Amino acid sequence: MKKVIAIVGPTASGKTAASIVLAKQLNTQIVAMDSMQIYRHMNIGTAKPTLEEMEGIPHHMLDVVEPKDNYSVAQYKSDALKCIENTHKMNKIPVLVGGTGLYLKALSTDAHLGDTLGSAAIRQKYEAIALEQGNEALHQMLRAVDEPTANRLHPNDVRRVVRAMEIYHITGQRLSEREQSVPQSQFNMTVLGISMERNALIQRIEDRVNLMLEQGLVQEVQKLLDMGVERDCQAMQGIGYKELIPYLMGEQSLESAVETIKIRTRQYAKRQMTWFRATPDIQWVQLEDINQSMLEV
RNA sequence: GCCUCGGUAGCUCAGAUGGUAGAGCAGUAGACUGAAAAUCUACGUGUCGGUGGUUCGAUUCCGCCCCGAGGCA
Repeated sequence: MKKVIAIVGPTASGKTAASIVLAKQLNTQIVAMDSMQIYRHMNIGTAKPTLEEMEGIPHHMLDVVEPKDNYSVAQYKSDALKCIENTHKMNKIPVLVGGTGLYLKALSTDAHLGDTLGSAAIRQKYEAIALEQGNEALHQMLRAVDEPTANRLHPNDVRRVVRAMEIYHITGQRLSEREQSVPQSQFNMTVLGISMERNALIQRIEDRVNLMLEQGLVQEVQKLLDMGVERDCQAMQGIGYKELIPYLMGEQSLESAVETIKIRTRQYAKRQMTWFRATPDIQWVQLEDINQSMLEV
Protein backbone atom coordinates (compact mmCIF):
# COMPACT_ATOMS: atom_id res chain seq x y z
CA MET A 1 0.00 0.00 0.00
CA LYS A 2 1.15 3.48 -0.81
CA LYS A 3 2.12 5.59 2.12
CA VAL A 4 0.45 8.89 3.01
CA ILE A 5 1.03 11.17 5.98
CA ALA A 6 -1.63 13.52 7.27
CA ILE A 7 -1.46 16.34 9.78
CA VAL A 8 -4.73 17.39 11.37
CA GLY A 9 -5.87 19.42 14.35
CA PRO A 10 -8.05 22.36 15.28
CA THR A 11 -7.75 25.70 13.56
CA ALA A 12 -4.76 27.81 14.60
CA SER A 13 -2.90 24.86 16.06
CA GLY A 14 0.08 25.24 13.77
CA LYS A 15 -0.66 22.62 11.12
CA THR A 16 0.53 24.63 8.15
CA ALA A 17 3.99 25.44 9.49
CA ALA A 18 4.46 21.89 10.70
CA SER A 19 3.48 20.45 7.35
CA ILE A 20 6.01 22.56 5.51
CA VAL A 21 8.80 21.47 7.84
CA LEU A 22 7.79 17.86 7.28
CA ALA A 23 7.50 18.21 3.51
CA LYS A 24 10.97 19.70 3.34
CA GLN A 25 12.37 16.86 5.38
CA LEU A 26 10.79 14.33 3.08
CA ASN A 27 11.40 16.38 -0.05
CA THR A 28 7.78 15.96 -1.02
CA GLN A 29 4.56 17.84 -1.76
CA ILE A 30 1.56 18.98 0.22
CA VAL A 31 -2.12 18.34 -0.38
CA ALA A 32 -4.39 20.71 1.53
CA MET A 33 -7.53 19.36 3.22
CA ASP A 34 -9.37 22.57 3.83
CA SER A 35 -12.86 23.39 2.63
CA MET A 36 -12.23 27.13 2.48
CA GLN A 37 -8.69 27.30 1.16
CA ILE A 38 -10.23 25.68 -1.90
CA TYR A 39 -11.45 29.13 -2.91
CA ARG A 40 -9.40 31.64 -4.81
CA HIS A 41 -9.14 35.22 -3.55
CA MET A 42 -9.76 34.06 -0.01
CA ASN A 43 -6.30 34.13 1.46
CA ILE A 44 -6.11 36.09 4.67
CA GLY A 45 -9.29 34.79 6.26
CA THR A 46 -8.50 31.17 5.45
CA ALA A 47 -4.91 31.49 6.66
CA LYS A 48 -3.75 30.10 3.37
CA PRO A 49 0.03 29.79 3.29
CA THR A 50 1.75 32.50 1.24
CA LEU A 51 4.26 31.66 -1.46
CA GLU A 52 6.99 32.74 0.89
CA GLU A 53 5.73 30.49 3.68
CA MET A 54 5.60 27.55 1.33
CA GLU A 55 9.37 27.69 0.98
CA GLY A 56 9.26 26.17 -2.45
CA ILE A 57 7.17 23.16 -1.46
CA PRO A 58 4.50 22.48 -4.08
CA HIS A 59 1.00 22.79 -2.63
CA HIS A 60 -2.09 21.21 -4.12
CA MET A 61 -5.80 21.71 -3.53
CA LEU A 62 -5.45 25.41 -2.89
CA ASP A 63 -7.27 27.94 -5.09
CA VAL A 64 -9.15 25.38 -7.10
CA VAL A 65 -12.47 27.20 -7.60
CA GLU A 66 -13.94 30.70 -7.63
CA PRO A 67 -15.76 31.92 -4.51
CA LYS A 68 -19.08 31.98 -6.32
CA ASP A 69 -18.74 28.31 -7.24
CA ASN A 70 -20.03 25.46 -5.16
CA TYR A 71 -17.73 22.73 -4.14
CA SER A 72 -18.32 19.44 -2.38
CA VAL A 73 -16.57 16.64 -0.54
CA ALA A 74 -17.08 14.44 -3.56
CA GLN A 75 -15.29 16.84 -5.85
CA TYR A 76 -12.60 17.24 -3.26
CA LYS A 77 -12.12 13.53 -3.01
CA SER A 78 -11.78 13.07 -6.71
CA ASP A 79 -9.44 16.06 -7.16
CA ALA A 80 -7.28 15.30 -4.14
CA LEU A 81 -6.92 11.64 -5.06
CA LYS A 82 -5.35 12.71 -8.33
CA CYS A 83 -2.87 14.91 -6.51
CA ILE A 84 -1.97 12.05 -4.20
CA GLU A 85 -1.54 9.72 -7.12
CA ASN A 86 0.71 12.15 -8.96
CA THR A 87 2.89 12.56 -5.91
CA HIS A 88 3.17 8.82 -5.54
CA LYS A 89 4.21 8.57 -9.16
CA MET A 90 7.15 10.79 -8.30
CA ASN A 91 8.01 8.26 -5.63
CA LYS A 92 7.20 10.70 -2.91
CA ILE A 93 5.01 10.42 0.17
CA PRO A 94 2.30 13.07 0.02
CA VAL A 95 1.63 15.14 3.12
CA LEU A 96 -2.04 15.91 3.69
CA VAL A 97 -2.75 18.86 5.93
CA GLY A 98 -5.92 20.57 7.02
CA GLY A 99 -8.72 20.82 9.51
CA THR A 100 -11.66 19.58 7.50
CA GLY A 101 -12.37 16.24 9.09
CA LEU A 102 -14.84 15.10 6.49
CA TYR A 103 -12.25 15.54 3.76
CA LEU A 104 -9.81 13.32 5.62
CA LYS A 105 -12.54 10.77 6.05
CA ALA A 106 -13.38 10.93 2.36
CA LEU A 107 -9.77 10.24 1.47
CA SER A 108 -9.18 7.54 4.00
CA THR A 109 -12.21 5.30 4.36
CA ASP A 110 -15.25 6.08 2.34
CA ALA A 111 -15.68 4.50 -1.05
CA HIS A 112 -19.29 5.48 -1.57
CA LEU A 113 -19.01 9.09 -0.71
CA GLY A 114 -19.26 10.76 -4.04
CA ASP A 115 -21.07 8.07 -5.92
CA THR A 116 -24.43 9.73 -6.04
CA LEU A 117 -24.81 13.01 -7.78
CA GLY A 118 -26.76 15.70 -6.02
CA SER A 119 -29.86 17.01 -7.67
CA ALA A 120 -31.03 20.50 -6.90
CA ALA A 121 -34.56 19.75 -8.02
CA ILE A 122 -34.96 16.66 -5.88
CA ARG A 123 -33.35 18.37 -2.96
CA GLN A 124 -35.71 21.29 -3.23
CA LYS A 125 -38.65 18.96 -3.33
CA TYR A 126 -37.77 17.43 0.03
CA GLU A 127 -36.77 20.73 1.53
CA ALA A 128 -40.20 22.03 0.60
CA ILE A 129 -41.82 19.10 2.37
CA ALA A 130 -39.91 19.90 5.54
CA LEU A 131 -40.87 23.53 5.24
CA GLU A 132 -44.54 22.98 4.49
CA GLN A 133 -45.34 19.85 6.45
CA GLY A 134 -42.70 20.06 9.12
CA ASN A 135 -39.40 18.37 9.89
CA GLU A 136 -41.19 15.47 11.51
CA ALA A 137 -43.16 14.70 8.37
CA LEU A 138 -40.02 14.47 6.27
CA HIS A 139 -38.37 12.37 8.92
CA GLN A 140 -41.32 9.99 8.80
CA MET A 141 -40.87 9.64 5.06
CA LEU A 142 -37.28 8.64 5.62
CA ARG A 143 -38.33 6.22 8.32
CA ALA A 144 -40.60 4.52 5.83
CA VAL A 145 -37.78 3.83 3.39
CA ASP A 146 -34.68 3.67 5.58
CA GLU A 147 -35.36 3.14 9.23
CA PRO A 148 -31.77 2.80 10.51
CA THR A 149 -30.82 6.14 9.03
CA ALA A 150 -33.97 7.76 10.36
CA ASN A 151 -33.13 6.49 13.80
CA ARG A 152 -29.66 7.87 13.53
CA LEU A 153 -30.67 11.32 12.37
CA HIS A 154 -32.55 13.88 14.40
CA PRO A 155 -35.71 15.17 12.67
CA ASN A 156 -34.36 18.70 12.87
CA ASP A 157 -31.21 17.72 11.04
CA VAL A 158 -33.09 18.55 7.86
CA ARG A 159 -30.02 18.81 5.73
CA ARG A 160 -29.04 15.20 6.33
CA VAL A 161 -32.57 13.88 6.21
CA VAL A 162 -32.99 15.55 2.83
CA ARG A 163 -29.76 14.06 1.54
CA ALA A 164 -30.75 10.58 2.71
CA MET A 165 -34.05 10.94 0.84
CA GLU A 166 -32.23 12.30 -2.17
CA ILE A 167 -29.96 9.26 -2.32
CA TYR A 168 -32.89 6.92 -1.98
CA HIS A 169 -34.86 8.81 -4.62
CA ILE A 170 -32.02 8.74 -7.15
CA THR A 171 -30.48 5.33 -6.55
CA GLY A 172 -33.13 3.38 -4.71
CA GLN A 173 -30.39 2.59 -2.22
CA ARG A 174 -30.53 3.12 1.51
CA LEU A 175 -27.82 5.18 3.11
CA SER A 176 -27.67 2.70 5.96
CA GLU A 177 -26.83 -0.13 3.58
CA ARG A 178 -23.98 1.69 1.96
CA GLU A 179 -22.53 2.53 5.32
CA GLN A 180 -22.18 -1.12 6.15
CA SER A 181 -19.71 -1.66 3.37
CA VAL A 182 -17.14 0.97 4.17
CA PRO A 183 -13.84 -0.34 2.91
CA GLN A 184 -10.48 0.06 4.53
CA SER A 185 -8.22 2.82 3.38
CA GLN A 186 -6.48 2.31 0.10
CA PHE A 187 -3.43 3.93 1.65
CA ASN A 188 -1.07 3.15 4.46
CA MET A 189 -1.94 6.29 6.29
CA THR A 190 -0.24 7.85 9.26
CA VAL A 191 -2.28 10.60 10.86
CA LEU A 192 -0.64 13.06 13.22
CA GLY A 193 -3.00 15.18 15.31
CA ILE A 194 -1.77 18.36 16.91
CA SER A 195 -3.11 18.59 20.42
CA MET A 196 -2.96 21.72 22.46
CA GLU A 197 -4.10 22.83 25.85
CA ARG A 198 -7.35 24.74 25.62
CA ASN A 199 -6.12 28.07 26.91
CA ALA A 200 -3.10 28.00 24.65
CA LEU A 201 -5.31 27.43 21.64
CA ILE A 202 -7.66 30.22 22.67
CA GLN A 203 -4.70 32.56 22.85
CA ARG A 204 -3.47 31.50 19.43
CA ILE A 205 -6.92 32.10 17.96
CA GLU A 206 -7.01 35.53 19.53
CA ASP A 207 -3.61 36.38 18.04
CA ARG A 208 -4.42 34.94 14.67
CA VAL A 209 -7.66 36.86 14.23
CA ASN A 210 -5.92 40.08 15.25
CA LEU A 211 -3.21 39.35 12.71
CA MET A 212 -5.77 38.72 9.98
CA LEU A 213 -7.26 42.14 10.60
CA GLU A 214 -3.82 43.74 10.41
CA GLN A 215 -3.19 41.92 7.17
CA GLY A 216 -6.33 43.41 5.68
CA LEU A 217 -9.13 40.91 6.18
CA VAL A 218 -11.73 43.67 5.95
CA GLN A 219 -10.40 44.72 2.55
CA GLU A 220 -10.33 41.12 1.39
CA VAL A 221 -14.01 40.70 2.22
CA GLN A 222 -14.86 44.02 0.57
CA LYS A 223 -13.04 42.90 -2.55
CA LEU A 224 -15.10 39.71 -2.69
CA LEU A 225 -18.28 41.74 -2.43
CA ASP A 226 -17.01 44.05 -5.17
CA MET A 227 -16.38 40.99 -7.33
CA GLY A 228 -20.05 40.19 -6.99
CA VAL A 229 -19.75 37.29 -4.59
CA GLU A 230 -23.16 36.92 -2.96
CA ARG A 231 -23.30 36.95 0.80
CA ASP A 232 -25.28 33.74 0.95
CA CYS A 233 -22.97 31.63 -1.19
CA GLN A 234 -20.94 28.83 0.25
CA ALA A 235 -17.59 30.59 0.31
CA MET A 236 -19.06 33.47 2.26
CA GLN A 237 -20.01 31.09 5.05
CA GLY A 238 -16.37 30.98 6.04
CA ILE A 239 -15.56 32.33 9.46
CA GLY A 240 -14.22 35.84 9.23
CA TYR A 241 -16.12 36.50 6.03
CA LYS A 242 -19.75 36.21 7.00
CA GLU A 243 -19.17 38.13 10.23
CA LEU A 244 -17.56 41.09 8.51
CA ILE A 245 -20.38 41.64 6.05
CA PRO A 246 -22.73 43.21 8.61
CA TYR A 247 -19.93 45.61 9.48
CA LEU A 248 -19.33 46.52 5.84
CA MET A 249 -23.08 47.04 5.43
CA GLY A 250 -23.00 49.43 8.35
CA GLU A 251 -25.15 47.18 10.48
CA GLN A 252 -22.61 46.42 13.17
CA SER A 253 -19.46 47.87 14.68
CA LEU A 254 -16.08 46.50 13.70
CA GLU A 255 -15.33 45.73 17.31
CA SER A 256 -18.34 43.51 17.85
CA ALA A 257 -17.92 41.85 14.46
CA VAL A 258 -14.36 40.94 15.39
CA GLU A 259 -15.50 39.60 18.74
CA THR A 260 -17.98 37.40 16.89
CA ILE A 261 -15.22 36.10 14.63
CA LYS A 262 -13.18 35.08 17.65
CA ILE A 263 -16.13 33.34 19.28
CA ARG A 264 -17.07 31.52 16.09
CA THR A 265 -13.48 30.44 15.57
CA ARG A 266 -13.31 28.99 19.08
CA GLN A 267 -16.57 27.14 18.50
CA TYR A 268 -15.22 25.81 15.24
CA ALA A 269 -12.04 24.58 16.90
CA LYS A 270 -14.17 22.81 19.48
CA ARG A 271 -16.22 21.06 16.82
CA GLN A 272 -13.07 20.01 15.05
CA MET A 273 -11.77 18.46 18.25
CA THR A 274 -15.03 16.58 18.73
CA TRP A 275 -14.65 15.19 15.24
CA PHE A 276 -10.99 14.26 15.49
CA ARG A 277 -11.37 12.72 18.94
CA ALA A 278 -13.82 10.29 17.38
CA THR A 279 -11.51 9.56 14.47
CA PRO A 280 -9.63 6.30 14.99
CA ASP A 281 -5.87 5.92 14.75
CA ILE A 282 -4.75 9.48 15.16
CA GLN A 283 -1.37 9.87 16.84
CA TRP A 284 -1.73 12.89 19.06
CA VAL A 285 1.32 15.03 19.60
CA GLN A 286 2.01 18.37 21.23
CA LEU A 287 2.99 21.12 18.84
CA GLU A 288 6.40 21.38 20.51
CA ASP A 289 7.05 17.70 19.91
CA ILE A 290 5.84 17.52 16.37
CA ASN A 291 9.22 17.79 14.71
CA GLN A 292 10.43 14.85 16.73
CA SER A 293 7.33 12.84 15.86
CA MET A 294 7.75 13.60 12.21
CA LEU A 295 11.21 12.08 12.23
CA GLU A 296 9.67 8.86 13.39
CA VAL A 297 7.02 8.50 10.73
C1' G B 1 -28.85 67.11 49.48
C1' C B 2 -33.62 65.70 47.20
C1' C B 3 -36.33 62.94 43.31
C1' U B 4 -36.76 59.05 39.57
C1' C B 5 -35.29 54.53 37.34
C1' G B 6 -32.24 50.33 37.75
C1' G B 7 -29.18 46.33 40.61
C1' U B 8 -32.00 38.54 38.95
C1' A B 9 -27.12 32.71 35.54
C1' G B 10 -20.34 34.56 32.69
C1' C B 11 -23.25 38.65 29.38
C1' U B 12 -28.15 41.07 27.76
C1' C B 13 -32.60 40.87 30.00
C1' A B 14 -37.78 38.56 31.38
C1' G B 15 -40.80 37.27 35.65
C1' A B 16 -43.93 36.07 39.98
C1' U B 17 -51.14 40.84 42.49
C1' G B 18 -45.80 36.93 48.49
C1' G B 19 -45.20 29.89 48.06
C1' U B 20 -37.06 30.20 46.95
C1' A B 21 -37.02 31.80 39.18
C1' G B 22 -36.39 31.52 33.11
C1' A B 23 -35.16 33.02 27.87
C1' G B 24 -31.42 34.43 24.26
C1' C B 25 -26.22 34.61 23.83
C1' A B 26 -21.71 32.60 25.84
C1' G B 27 -19.91 27.85 27.83
C1' U B 28 -19.58 22.22 28.10
C1' A B 29 -20.48 17.43 25.84
C1' G B 30 -22.00 14.94 21.47
C1' A B 31 -23.49 13.89 16.23
C1' C B 32 -21.84 14.18 11.24
C1' U B 33 -21.33 9.41 4.24
C1' G B 34 -21.75 15.01 -2.30
C1' A B 35 -23.26 22.44 1.73
C1' A B 36 -18.62 20.38 6.70
C1' A B 37 -15.21 27.28 8.57
C1' A B 38 -21.62 24.23 7.09
C1' U B 39 -25.61 21.71 9.68
C1' C B 40 -27.88 19.37 13.94
C1' U B 41 -28.66 17.50 19.32
C1' A B 42 -28.34 17.58 24.77
C1' C B 43 -27.11 20.20 29.31
C1' G B 44 -29.72 26.16 33.31
C1' U B 45 -28.88 26.49 41.79
C1' G B 46 -28.25 31.56 40.67
C1' U B 47 -26.70 34.14 48.83
C1' C B 48 -32.93 37.22 42.55
C1' G B 49 -27.21 44.04 45.67
C1' G B 50 -26.84 44.12 51.51
C1' U B 51 -29.40 44.32 56.03
C1' G B 52 -33.57 44.82 59.39
C1' G B 53 -39.06 44.40 59.53
C1' U B 54 -44.21 42.59 58.28
C1' U B 55 -45.73 37.39 57.29
C1' C B 56 -46.74 30.49 58.45
C1' G B 57 -43.52 31.89 54.32
C1' A B 58 -40.04 37.50 51.04
C1' U B 59 -36.05 37.49 45.71
C1' U B 60 -41.35 39.69 45.35
C1' C B 61 -44.36 44.30 50.35
C1' C B 62 -42.08 48.21 53.93
C1' G B 63 -37.56 50.78 56.23
C1' C B 64 -32.44 51.75 56.08
C1' C B 65 -27.72 51.09 53.62
C1' C B 66 -24.38 50.18 49.28
C1' C B 67 -23.56 50.51 43.83
C1' G B 68 -24.94 52.43 38.73
C1' A B 69 -27.68 55.84 35.28
C1' G B 70 -30.54 60.18 34.79
C1' G B 71 -33.12 64.62 36.70
C1' C B 72 -33.75 68.83 40.23
C1' A B 73 -31.41 72.13 43.50
